[in-house]
Amino acid sequence: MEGSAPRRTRIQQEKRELILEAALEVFSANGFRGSTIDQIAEAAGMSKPNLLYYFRRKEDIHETLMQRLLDTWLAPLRELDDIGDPLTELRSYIRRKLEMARDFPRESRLFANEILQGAPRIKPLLEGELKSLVDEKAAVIKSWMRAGKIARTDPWHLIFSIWATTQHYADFDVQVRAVLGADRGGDGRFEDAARFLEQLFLDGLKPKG
Amino acid sequence: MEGSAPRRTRIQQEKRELILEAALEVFSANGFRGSTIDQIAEAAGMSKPNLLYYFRRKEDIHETLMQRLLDTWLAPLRELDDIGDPLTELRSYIRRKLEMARDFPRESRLFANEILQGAPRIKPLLEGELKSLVDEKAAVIKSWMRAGKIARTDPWHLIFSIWATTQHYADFDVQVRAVLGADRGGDGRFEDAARFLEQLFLDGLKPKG
DNA sequence: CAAAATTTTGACCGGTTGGACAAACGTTAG
DNA sequence: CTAACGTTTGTCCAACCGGTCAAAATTTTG
Repeated sequence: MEGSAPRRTRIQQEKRELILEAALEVFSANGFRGSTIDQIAEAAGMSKPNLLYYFRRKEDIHETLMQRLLDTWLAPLRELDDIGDPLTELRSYIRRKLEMARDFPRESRLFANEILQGAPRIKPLLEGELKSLVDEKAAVIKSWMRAGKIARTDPWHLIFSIWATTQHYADFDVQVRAVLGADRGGDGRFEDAARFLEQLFLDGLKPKG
Repeated sequence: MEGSAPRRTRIQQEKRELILEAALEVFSANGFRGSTIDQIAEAAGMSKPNLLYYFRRKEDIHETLMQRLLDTWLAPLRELDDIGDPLTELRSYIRRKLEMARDFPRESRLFANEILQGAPRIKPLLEGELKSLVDEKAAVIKSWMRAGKIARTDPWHLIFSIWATTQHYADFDVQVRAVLGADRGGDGRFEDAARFLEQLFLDGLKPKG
């Protein structure tokens, strides 16, 4: 059983939010070990001891961030539903994930950083909550395949490929922009990506017979 | 003009290789700032000052690693050639990239780490050498499209999607294995991935009419 | 072998970092 | 007003980290 959430004053609520926002900025740019409490404190506009009054350890900030983000991050997958046309459902899942890469790149990078380093802090979550969710949705996708609504493939790897292609635009943003160059690397790149991914996932690369 | 490579004794050659191998292990697991010279020295079986005799600064090790790896890493793309059937060429490019994710996951993670943090050390390379190579190959792919050999899409985003889906199996390996579970997360996962990716890139998800 | 050159090591240093602590400051309720 | 409580800060510390240095050990060369 979890301990109940500690009572917090108004100031505590606000300052904790301020710190978490600053920490997201710093952690996502430098990784956990690459970030210092001083950097976070400065980004939050307060002194280091003051920050440590709200979060007693650096790890506590990271952990709190992580827990909150996981929910937001998996929301699009949770919404993937059995009602409605399968291809439409998948298309809008891809679109939503791409929008998240565009609108929440820091969150994406924070997770990428954590996973890259072996997910030392959230491995249990991956093996538990995440696996269950993916298994559940894989079952839904499988039923679509059995019904002949989409082509038969591996649902798990399908989900991986959606994650990979969409999050790429947040995690590898520097590379994407460098390769596209000044003219094509502007704001329009997400629309180009959306068009491309839709075509890829629906039709593949074979020329239309 | 570059300075010519310094003369090196046999011991220097060997020890430098030993250090680079150890550094690859440590850097890819912890990132640049998350790794210490002591860790690398221990992994290489020598003392810190001894290591610093061969590489005078931590950054020098990282830089040397990076330069060497970039060539290996881009080799499959360089091989993408105009001769031969376009769909076959693309299929074997995807297969080669996936093999690299399987056989050189540390190299993949080292790059991912660097890019994630904004590529502070290799941005010029991305904007120069990498962009040129991708532009060149994009032109090849475009000619295939004009010839009606593959469907018309954005060649740049096509390349991104191949990078993203294949490297995912190295960079997000922990997550992949956690989600697949003990039974399906074994060695066979790369063959499953290969099968899935081939189908995705060739045919997409629409059920066969 | 012996001198010269190379390699290895222990000790050390200055700067940084996560975190502790007590004192000072501000706020709120009686 | 004032006592209690919540907030903020300056100061300090021990551990860590990148890197230096001189001396010792080893290898190479004549």
